[in-house]
Amino acid sequence: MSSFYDKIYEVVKQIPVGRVTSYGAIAEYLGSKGGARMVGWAMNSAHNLKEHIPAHRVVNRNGMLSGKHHFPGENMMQELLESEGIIIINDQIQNFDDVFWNPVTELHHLL
DNA sequence: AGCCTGACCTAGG
DNA sequence: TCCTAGGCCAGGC
Repeated sequence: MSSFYDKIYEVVKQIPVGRVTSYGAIAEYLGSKGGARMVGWAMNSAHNLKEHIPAHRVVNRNGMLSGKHHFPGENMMQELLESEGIIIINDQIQNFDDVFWNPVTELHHLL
């Protein structure tokens, strides 16, 4: 019920298909640079919601699928991303710079 | 109320 | 370049 989480979900839902962003970028956009860990925590609670949150489009700053282990199955997160055209090798997004979506520059006038 | 933890990030050695 | 430590904030026990 915390507005912080709601904002996180709002941002995550804005991520276009085939694009990804990072925990830190979302936290920075929300004004809590050190709150990157909270973004991951929010994702942990996200599956509890009825609403579909594309948590698979959120990775760490290095473009690595650090949260894949929290998805059902082995490569669920990777398969979801690959189905959107993202290239992943060894849990690492290859064209990360191309698909990276920065909420700070894309949503600067929203929320 | 206090302590531990976590899907992170940055800085210093 | 790899490894360690600290900060950050909310939730669970």
